[in-house]
Amino acid sequence: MTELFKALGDENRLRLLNVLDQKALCVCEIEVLLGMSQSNASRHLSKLRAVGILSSEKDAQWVHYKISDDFIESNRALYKYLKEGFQKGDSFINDLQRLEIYTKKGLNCQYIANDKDFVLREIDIHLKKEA
Amino acid sequence: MTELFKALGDENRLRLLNVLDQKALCVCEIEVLLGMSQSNASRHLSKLRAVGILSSEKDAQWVHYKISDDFIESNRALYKYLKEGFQKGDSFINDLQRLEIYTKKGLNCQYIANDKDFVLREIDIHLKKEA
DNA sequence: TGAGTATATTTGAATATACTCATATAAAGT
DNA sequence: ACTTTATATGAGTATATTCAAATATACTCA
Repeated sequence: MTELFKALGDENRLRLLNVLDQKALCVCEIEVLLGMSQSNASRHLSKLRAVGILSSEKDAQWVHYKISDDFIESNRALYKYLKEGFQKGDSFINDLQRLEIYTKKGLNCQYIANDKDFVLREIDIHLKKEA
Repeated sequence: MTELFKALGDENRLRLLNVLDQKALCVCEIEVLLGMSQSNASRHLSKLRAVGILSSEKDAQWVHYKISDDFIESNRALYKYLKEGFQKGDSFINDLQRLEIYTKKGLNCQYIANDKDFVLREIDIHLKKEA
């Protein structure tokens, strides 16, 4: 239990879980959505996987991370608590907004590979319109 | 949420919560029950209080700590998860056993003040009989 | 008030954590 | 085979956390 809580006691890792709770994502997508460096994102994902909160699947050169079914099943109350908490924090809501735009515009890993900055701009343009 | 998880990400603090979930205790009792140094117990209790998990009440020179009603109310799912977890870890079960002996033998702060080693011996004697 | 006691805080050393930069690995496309 | 790309990892640094020992504070009782 201690290790689980330790893994959850980090703002960035909670942000990761928040978006991964919506859908599985690969490292490059998280980089773009949460504005984290590649190595930082990778490390946090590793840590969450190491304690069993995430599982990952390799798809060609990409690695998709998602919340582990096993984790959800074995930690129902905690998972529920997390979901409740995600609805409250501003940064969580913000991140989900970015994810929603990313998804609705049909963006994906391929776009990020071709032109990461383009994807970032696409998201930001949409956000400014709403503001 | 991050701060809560950080506070929970420590074996000693979870042990504190486990016993405090049974009944409010003062620092000297925790010292004896969990075998922690006074300063260490005090610091962990402070931290848990700082994030709102514990509340404390001063009774003469003693300070009694307990799990905050407000915390339980505002974090039902998390609290449930904690209670479930406490039933699994060996060290948690052990600590509760010591608390039970302490309580059943009618020991209290006064006994600890008079002769801390006596209280420690009383608990250990009982544990050895059971083994 | 002064002595004694319960709890809190400070300090310093040891360890752990998060981050960045640079590089390694592994798979894909040419 | 060579290059590019996605992810992982090692090294180094800055910061945070833990603990024990010493000291400070707050209370009680004589």
